[in-house]
Parts: sequence; C-alpha cells; structure tokens
Amino acid sequence: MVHPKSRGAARRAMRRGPTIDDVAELAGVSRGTVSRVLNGGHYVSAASLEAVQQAMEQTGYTVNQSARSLVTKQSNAIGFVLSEPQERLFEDPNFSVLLRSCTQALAEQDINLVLMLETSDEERNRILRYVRGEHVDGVLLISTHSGDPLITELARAGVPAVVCGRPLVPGDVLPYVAADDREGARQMTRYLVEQGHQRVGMISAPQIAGGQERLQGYQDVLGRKALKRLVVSVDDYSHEAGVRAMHELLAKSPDLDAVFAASDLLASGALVELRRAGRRVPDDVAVGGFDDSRIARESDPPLTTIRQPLELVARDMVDVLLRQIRGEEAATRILPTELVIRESA
Amino acid sequence: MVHPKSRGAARRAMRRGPTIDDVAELAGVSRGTVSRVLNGGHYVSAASLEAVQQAMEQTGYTVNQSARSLVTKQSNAIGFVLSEPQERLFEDPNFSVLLRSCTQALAEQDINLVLMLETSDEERNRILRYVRGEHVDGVLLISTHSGDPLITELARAGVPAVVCGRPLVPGDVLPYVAADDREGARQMTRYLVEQGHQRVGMISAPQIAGGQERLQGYQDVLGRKALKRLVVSVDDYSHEAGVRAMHELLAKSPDLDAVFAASDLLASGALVELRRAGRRVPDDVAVGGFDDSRIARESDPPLTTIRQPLELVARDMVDVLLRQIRGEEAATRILPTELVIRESA
DNA sequence: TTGAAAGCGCTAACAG
DNA sequence: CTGTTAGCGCTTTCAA
Repeated sequence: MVHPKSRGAARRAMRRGPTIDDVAELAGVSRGTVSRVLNGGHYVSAASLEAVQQAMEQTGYTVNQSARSLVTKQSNAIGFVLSEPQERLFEDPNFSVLLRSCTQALAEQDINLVLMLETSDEERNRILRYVRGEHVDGVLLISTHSGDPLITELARAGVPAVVCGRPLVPGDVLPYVAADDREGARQMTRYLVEQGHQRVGMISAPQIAGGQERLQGYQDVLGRKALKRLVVSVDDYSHEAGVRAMHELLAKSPDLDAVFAASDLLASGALVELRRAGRRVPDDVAVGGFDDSRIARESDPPLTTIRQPLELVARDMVDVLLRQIRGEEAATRILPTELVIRESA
Repeated sequence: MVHPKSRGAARRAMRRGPTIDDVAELAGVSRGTVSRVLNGGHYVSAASLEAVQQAMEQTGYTVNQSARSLVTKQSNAIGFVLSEPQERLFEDPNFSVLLRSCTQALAEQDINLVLMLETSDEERNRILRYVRGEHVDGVLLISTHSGDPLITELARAGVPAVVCGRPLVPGDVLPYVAADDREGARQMTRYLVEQGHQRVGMISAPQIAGGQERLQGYQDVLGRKALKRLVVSVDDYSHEAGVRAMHELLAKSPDLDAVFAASDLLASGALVELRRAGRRVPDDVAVGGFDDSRIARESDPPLTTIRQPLELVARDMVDVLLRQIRGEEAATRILPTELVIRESA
C-alpha cells in the first residue's frame, strides 16, 4: 500500500502527456514543423501537415500552455474582475447574465476566463499584481460604484481593459460598453406619461453605474426642477432599498400614481411596499422597472421594464477587449434599449 | 504615427517586467536563493532574506507563473465547472453564492479560479481537453442534472475533483460536499405538521441534485404510500415550474393547507399561483421553501425555509479539493441544515 | 519548406 | 546556507 502523501504526486507524474517532440518523432519531422502546424500550418507541406495531424491524433497531444506562454508572453486567458465592496453585486441577476455571456463568448475563441473579486484593498492589490504580471492578456471590469481606484490603476498600468457601463470616474480613461441608460429611462418615463399618469415618481440610485443617466432620462421628460418631491435616491440597486424608498415616496407624495424604479430589483421592493400600503398595481400605482432581469418576469405582477441587451453588451465587451489586445482600435459602444410591457404598468 | 496593428505588441514588449535574475543581482545573491525565498524562505539566512525581499519590493517583481508551471507542473489554478444544459442554473441565486464563496476561499490561498461552462457536448470536450492538459490542478464541479457524463469522465481521467451535492450517477466516483437535504426536508415537514397543518403537499424535483433526498425527507415524516395525491414533480428548480406545479397541486388537492417546495424559487412560484387562486399565505395555505436564498427574503410574504450553509459548502469543497491535490485523504462531507422561520409558514 | 539551436523564467537537484 | 547547472515544452530566428 502506497503512502497516501505520495499518491497524488505519483499519479501526476504518470499522467504527463505527450510533448511536441513525441509528435515530431512519430510524424518523422522536426519539432519546428510541428510547431508550425500548431500555429496555423503555414509554410508546411501537405505531406508533413497530414503526418503531424495524424501523429497528434494518435498521441492525444495537447499543447502545454505554460510553455507556450513563457515564450509568447500571451496567456490565452482574460480576467473578469468584479468590484463589489458591499458583496451586493453578485446577487444582481444582471451580473449572472453578463458573466455567463462573457464566458461563452470567450470559450468560442478558446480563451479562458479567470474570475477575480475586488472585495477589499488587499484583494485589489492582489489583482493588480496578477494582472501586471501578465497572467491575463486583458481585463473585463464590472465596476458599479463611483470612484473605483481599480479603473484608473488599470488604465495607468496600460493593461488592455474594458468596463461594463460608463465608468464613474472623471475622464474616459478606459473604453466601455453600456446600454443607453438615458434613452431607456426616457422611454419608460414617456410610456408612463402616455398611459395617462399624472404624478410619476422615481426611485433613483445616482451613485451606481447608469444611475445618473437613468435619472437624467426621467428628468429629460418631466423637467428638472419641479420634481424634487417625486424623486427618492438610494444607495444601491437592491430589493431592500426599493422597499424603503417606496415607503418614503408614499409619505412624500401620497397622490402619486406611477413610479419608475431605476432597476428591477428596486421595483420588486417597491411592489412589496405598495401592496403593504394597500395600493393595487397597476390600478392605483403603475410601476416601471429597468433591466428586464429575471425578477421582472417573476415578480407579482410581472414588471413592465426596459430591456438592456446584456448578452450583446457581453459580446461587445469581449470584442472590444480582444481588439485592444491585438492593438486595434477599441472604441466605447452604446447599445439601444427596448421597452418591455408586462402587467405592472 | 505608428501603425495601429503594432501598438499592442510594442506596449507589451515594453511592459516586460523584472525577472528573478534582476532581483538576484540587485540583492547580491544567486538566482537559487531568490527562488528559495519565493518558495517559503527555508534554508535562507536572515540577511539574504531581507536583501531579497527588499530587492523584490524595489523592482516590483512578480513571479512568472508560466515559467513556474512549466517546471512544477502545477498551474496554481482550479477550474470551476458549471454544467447547465438548460442555461437555467446560472440564474439560480444559490449558484452565485457558491461561485463567490469558492472564488474567495481560493483567493485566500492565492489560487485562481477559471470558470468553464458545460453548455454542450462540444464544450464538454473542450473542458476535458483543457483539464487533462493540466491547465488546472483540479476541478470544482457543479452538476445538477442526472447522468452528467462529465462526472464519470473526470473520475476516469484521474483529475482531482469534488462535486457540489450528491452526484446523480451510480457509485461514489467522486467525493462531494452537500447539505443534509434529507434531514432538512424532515425539519420542514415536521415543522409544518407541528403548526397544525393536516394536508401538507410537496412540489418536488427528483431529477435535480438534492431533489431525491428532499422528497425522501418529506416521506420520512408523512409516510411513503398515502401521499400520491399531495406530491407534484417538476423538472427543475425554477420559478415557472413552481407556478405550474402549484396550479396542478391545487387541482388535485383543493383542500391542502400547506405546501413544501423543494427550493425557494419553486416556492416563490407557488406563492404567485396561490395569490392568483385567492388563497392567503400563510392563513389559508402555508408555504415552506428550501435553500434560504435571496428570494426567500424578498418574496412576499418572506419565506419560511431551510437554510443550506452554502458558504460552508463552498469552503469545504475547496478544502476537500486542495487536500486531494496534495494527495491527502479527501472524503465526502455532509453539512447540517437549519430551519428559518419567516412569514410564509 | 524544413531542421537546428537559442532561449523564455523558473525550480530543483547537487556540490560545496 | 548558497551558487551552479540542467532542464521544463514551446516558439522563433537563422541557415540550409
């Protein structure tokens, strides 16, 4: 019986796979030729190519990415960095969609995604060290709160990066991909008004990515000044904040007949509070959300909301990042939103 | 003006950081000594250690993981594989918690998490190739549906791996970490009975991880035979399935006064359907969920549910996997659940 | 079109 | 305790 301590090491040693040399030998060519077929097959005769491919098949060869990276300085991986000081973002249903879509888009190009959480200053430094150490070729950054130092640090380090949503730091230091938050907010506000609602309130979260724009869109339609009493601001896009904000709004403007919440999560909280207050939705108070996330479908009643094309945002982020890595032009992109009418308004 | 194509390459070349030799030179020691401090600092004099650390600081040195991996055969990364043929799992709030907690637990050990989605047979093969190619040292597997081929393939390949939840394949081919689903279901069922409910129905999902056990727990308390009319089975843990199942259950057993749903998502669907049917919760029908996920707090009314210690599950998965990688004993672990009483029952 | 050879940056013996 | 050295598996000149 083998000592347990040694089992892993033993198996690991056994498991060492075929190298480029094994393939070369079997194919009867040099190591250089095998490398050439690995990298596009240019300047290789048909015969050699055939022989090498067969040999690779036979041996079950896989490139050793470490060896390759050591010389090419490319890791074939990108970092997906999530900045979530309040541990909140991870619960956002939008985030899941984004992460899944990015992973998929990258997998199609055979690129791997390594997930990193910026939960503290310490972690941020770990991430920066890691990224600067060329462990990843670039970074997809999901940053929601204003003034995230990571954005400027990444930019300063010259690391290829793209942000989701307009970065909440001064200057356009990094390219970003975002939905057209402002126009989306206009769409919703206009719709609410067109439905005949006289007093349309808003639950806004100006410090969260997109929050400014959503508030501006609302103001674009309803005017900037006269609405103080109809707007309540919260700190994040959470359900709980929605509950509290709705409570406050009802207190300030008991006569309101519609409310636009800056996210579906917020809207779902508003729904709960409205029911508790004995107001029917949409008959007494209409409710509009933003995001068209899963909860929009699952809340009761289902939410009328603004759809953000998140799958597209993800694909575009990946596209912009890869271009940037290749040294091509990488411009910010703004994607159109769409009104989705359900039962809440 | 530089041609755009070359910009990336140029910057990349510039960015090449300090190597172990630079540090060695600056510290006035050999490359071997630097390597030693990098790997635990054993057999190094206090003076050398000090000098090296200072030199590392000064140069801003970071190890080149590729070079290291090339010789150690360890990638310092683990794969987090999510098998989700129906794209459903990613929307499960439990999954987010699991992913976040695993990422954090690994980050604490300075290990990176690479995320992989098994969305198709093709993707599964890509994952297997990748894993066999030693790109990761081990795999954390989240597999919910029965008969996932990845489980057996991973086991056959001899890759260190641990599954979340009891794997739905015959034989214990891989160690796993799970909450005590069966006992949790008993806790809930008992509670419902103790509250005086006479006809306790169940919405079960026997094909999903933990689903069998949750049904068994219910049957442990209420008896196996007599309850056919009170149990409805669904295909997954989704909200929509909950709506449909509740509808069906109400049709089959209009007199039921409580229902235990095998997940919070399912329970939230049941809540919607009950309201539509004009039944008050908990007065007419009490509802119990399972998971204590975010929705349990956010649904209306908040759900009485069974808490799964997911953060703990995640930490234990990481622990079991790392042990396995080190060649130590790696045993399956079952974690206790807890009844959380809110307003729905 | 191909082979030979020189590293990439690091770890792990091995002598000292 | 420390320096020296031999690779790890691959890409990439450079000649041929």
